[in-house]
Amino acid sequence: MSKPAIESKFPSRRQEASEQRRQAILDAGLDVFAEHGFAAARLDEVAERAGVAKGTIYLSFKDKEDLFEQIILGAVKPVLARVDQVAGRSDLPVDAILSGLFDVFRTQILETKRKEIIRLVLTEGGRFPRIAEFYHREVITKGLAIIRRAAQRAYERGELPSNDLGRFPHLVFAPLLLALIWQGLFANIQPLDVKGLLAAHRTILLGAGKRKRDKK
Amino acid sequence: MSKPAIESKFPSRRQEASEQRRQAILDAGLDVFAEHGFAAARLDEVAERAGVAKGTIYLSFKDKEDLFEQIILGAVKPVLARVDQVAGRSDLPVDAILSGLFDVFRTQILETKRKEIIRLVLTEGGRFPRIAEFYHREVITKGLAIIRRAAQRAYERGELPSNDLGRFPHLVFAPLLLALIWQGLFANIQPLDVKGLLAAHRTILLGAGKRKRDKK
Amino acid sequence: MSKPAIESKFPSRRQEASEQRRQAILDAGLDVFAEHGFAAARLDEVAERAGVAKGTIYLSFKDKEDLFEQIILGAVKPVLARVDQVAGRSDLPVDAILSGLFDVFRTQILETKRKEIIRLVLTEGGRFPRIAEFYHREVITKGLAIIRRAAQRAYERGELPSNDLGRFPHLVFAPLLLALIWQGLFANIQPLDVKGLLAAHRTILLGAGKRKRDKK
Amino acid sequence: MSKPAIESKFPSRRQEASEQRRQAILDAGLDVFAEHGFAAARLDEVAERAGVAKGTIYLSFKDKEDLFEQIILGAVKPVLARVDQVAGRSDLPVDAILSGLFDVFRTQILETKRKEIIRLVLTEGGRFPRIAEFYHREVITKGLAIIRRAAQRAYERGELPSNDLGRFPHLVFAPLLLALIWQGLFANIQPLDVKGLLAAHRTILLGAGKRKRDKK
DNA sequence: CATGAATGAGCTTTCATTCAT
DNA sequence: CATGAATGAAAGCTCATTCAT
Repeated sequence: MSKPAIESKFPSRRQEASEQRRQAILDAGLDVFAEHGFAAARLDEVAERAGVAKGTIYLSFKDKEDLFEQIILGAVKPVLARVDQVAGRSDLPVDAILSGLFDVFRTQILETKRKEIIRLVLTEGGRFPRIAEFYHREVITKGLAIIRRAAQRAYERGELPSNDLGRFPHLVFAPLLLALIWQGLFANIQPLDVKGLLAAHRTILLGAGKRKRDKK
Repeated sequence: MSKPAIESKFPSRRQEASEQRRQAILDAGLDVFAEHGFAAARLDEVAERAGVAKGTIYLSFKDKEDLFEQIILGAVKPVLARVDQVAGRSDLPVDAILSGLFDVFRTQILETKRKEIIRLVLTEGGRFPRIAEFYHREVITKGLAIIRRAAQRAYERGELPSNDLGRFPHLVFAPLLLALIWQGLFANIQPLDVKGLLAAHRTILLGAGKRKRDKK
Repeated sequence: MSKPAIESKFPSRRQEASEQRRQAILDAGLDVFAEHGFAAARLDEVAERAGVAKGTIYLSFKDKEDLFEQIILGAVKPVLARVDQVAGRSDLPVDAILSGLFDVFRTQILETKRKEIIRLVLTEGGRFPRIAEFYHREVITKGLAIIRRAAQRAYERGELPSNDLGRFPHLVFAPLLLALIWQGLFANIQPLDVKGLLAAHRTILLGAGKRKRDKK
Repeated sequence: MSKPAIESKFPSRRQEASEQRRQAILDAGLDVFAEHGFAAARLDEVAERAGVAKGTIYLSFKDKEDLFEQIILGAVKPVLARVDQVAGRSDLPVDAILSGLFDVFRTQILETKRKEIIRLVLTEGGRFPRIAEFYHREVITKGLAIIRRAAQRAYERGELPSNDLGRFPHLVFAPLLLALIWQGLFANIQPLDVKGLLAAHRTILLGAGKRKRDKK
């Protein structure tokens, strides 16, 4: 697996085609792994959906496990970019940060194929320490740090009633996780109003309920 | 044929042993399924850990899938009993209810083998509609209803700053779910202070931070 | 297997019951072996149909093969008796002998469960040399000898146009065999008029068509 | 996937080898099924005798049953061709037709591996309705029709003493069946003079015995 | 004796991986 | 490079046989 070291700026048509194949395999692989889980996924199906021969998979990936890890690890990069980007603008009010974060999560993850990546991390991560570690290091830690900083600043500014979020930024993400899992398990039985859920979550986090009650 | 004949109140030693074997298989099965997931779990290993022959499994269970479902569905019953029990005492203050709920979850689930059951529901439920449905109907719905009722009453009593929890009782459970998943994926990398997390969660839900804000 | 040597003239109720069990197993076994063939027959099914426990089979029979052989060999005895009986009256005219033989075959074998025995000899005999040998020695040889003697005498008396049947008494039985097999394979597709077939066969064997030819 | 693209008239070496493997499996399968019967035949043995790996069987055949049916059904085609060919020349005298038929049967079936096919139809056809139906439709019906027509014409020409064969052409085949079965069961105990048997059969069918007797 | 739960060898089938073309 | 036929280890499941009760 892994690509050749030397890469001319003008990749030959051959290299291009090869890279396209690799991508097709990664895409098809995500679908198949998401649908069946790691163990029950068949490389035959991956190859078929990618439009390549089964053997071709082994030109880019050492084995099934390698393919799986590449899919997960590779798919995280774009997410990272976005996370870092959000982190930079952490001088906004918490309310705006949360609002932005939740919107991004909803529209960019929950309503796209990307949610499968996270789902796979959740369902298979236990059996793939490398994936769990990578995910923790590159996504979780960074994400928590951003929230932590924002929460602390907000607390100091009086935007937040307590510093609980500074200590447990996890709490910000918990409902996102719940939404993701709910949609995976119970979407057909009882769909979840994710937007409403996250709005309520924001209200609660901000301790904003008081005003509403006072209105009464 | 057969000889139902006398079925004494005192099960024969034979029946007892048989029931013990069945239990051993269920126990071993939970371990193995939790460790490898449904597809990658080997019945050979289940049999070995249960101390029985492979064929013995098929005396009590139709096939691998049946064993899996029996493990999950069977394990839910005790949880249900507890849930129903808690439901009865919903006249307590929310604070107490939450406190009790979180303690039960932590000590009775998160710190026992039972957490594996839930983990399996999360990771395999997508591929086992029967399990997802059962779990939704018997656990999720009931659990949410209990919280919803309690939250509404609390809101009316002025114990809660808003009725967001009445509309989205899910939010109460989200951090529990997060804790469960965290422990499964990142326990070795960075343990989570679950007790602290849940305490903070409670504080936030109750809008208890307001005093601090009032200080200003 | 095999029964106890000492057998009081007044068998105890216990022995009686035991013998009944043995018979039930033999009967059920015939059904099951006829239905599925030796290899695909399950002793579980035999036990169930016989109304006994699986282990009980092993009290009377060494193993599956032994049970099978006992069924076949045992079932032949009554047939033998009848064959020997017919053999005695070989002074009848061929016509009568054939007529009797065919009727017996049709009513006593083809239209009863006994046909399954022969069918099993045909289908499994190749794999059970003991059965083939026994059957050849006790049934085939005797049957052929009877016909051979009768044919020869008939030929000498001028009842038969040639001594071909004396040399190949098999030819007398061939259509019986065909009928048996036909009914086993094609009964549902196109039933065979066995009676008509055997009547035509008799006519041909006796060279009885000649009159018609003479007419011309 | 797939690449039908260019399919030259000259099959690649690869395709050739593949077809050879398929044939080897069919051949080995016939041997093994003939030897043990369907249920007791082991695909391991088929693979070994065919000189391929076990999995290779599944490239050409869906499962054991499919392999079995392909062997039987496939082997019938050449026989059919021959049967149809004989049917065309039905203007020959019955004597010649019978003579030809019996010779073909003896040399092309009874003395070759082909006899195993028929044997398998007899022994397993009861459990494989598809095979029984196919065989009845493609072989039995056609074979009977040929004989029936020939017999009728012969009867009208005065070559046959009666029209019994026109009504029951089965009688022509019965001794062939008997010979086949005899060889399968008793060949080692008492070989059968098939040539003599069939000659005698022909004599009887033609009612030709008379002349012989008159000679005396 | 009779039972039937328990056993485990054995068989079919699948599928990740290899390699000749 | 790409292919996909071939491989064979591995896994689920069955069922003849045993043996404690």
